[in-house]
Amino acid sequence: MTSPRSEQALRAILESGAVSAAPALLGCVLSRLVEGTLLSARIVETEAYTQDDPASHSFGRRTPRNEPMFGRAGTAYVYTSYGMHRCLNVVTGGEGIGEAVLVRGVEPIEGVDAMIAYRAWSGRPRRDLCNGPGKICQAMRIGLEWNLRDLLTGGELRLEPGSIRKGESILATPRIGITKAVDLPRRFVLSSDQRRARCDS
DNA sequence: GATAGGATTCACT
DNA sequence: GTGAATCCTATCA
Repeated sequence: MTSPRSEQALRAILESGAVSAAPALLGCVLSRLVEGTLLSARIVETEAYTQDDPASHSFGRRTPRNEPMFGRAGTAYVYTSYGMHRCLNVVTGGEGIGEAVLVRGVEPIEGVDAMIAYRAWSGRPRRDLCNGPGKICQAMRIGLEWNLRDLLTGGELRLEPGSIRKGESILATPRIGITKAVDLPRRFVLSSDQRRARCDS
């Protein structure tokens, strides 16, 4: 598994499909410019959702809600979960194919203080700041207005190429928080000696 | 038009 | 470990 080193390479990997793109996105950087403050974070946890997956929003028919998943690879799909949380997905596969990669966990790089403020968060270990899809959107101020935007062509929210470091490895585990197809190993976490990712099945 | 359920998070015990 | 908060979407009558 090689990590993308350019925007073109990143787009190509996303177009190759969710299952191969999800592990490749580990180590890539999500950057967000909000009110002049740069927030950036390294992706350390993803989940792949494909059209033939009962747990995916795109399973079955194409609806107004899951329409973004059928768009161009690199498009953002933001949806509301449990009425109050927002979750960010990166659309993968070709146009007309309902696939996406859910960004479940990131490691803050820049703008940590701002993220803490946006999360209205205090105390607790720092690793808890962005270790959930809802937390990422809250910390980086990503709302439904980002739905359908292209994440690779710049702007105030973008996905940038990155790589995994020496000593880091990719773990594939079953997904969490879902009720269908729970046994498919489509959750990918970046593991290192320094960071022990939680691998609750 | 009504209703059930969900790719979550957090406070509380 | 358990349960509440909260609202959008799909589905059905």
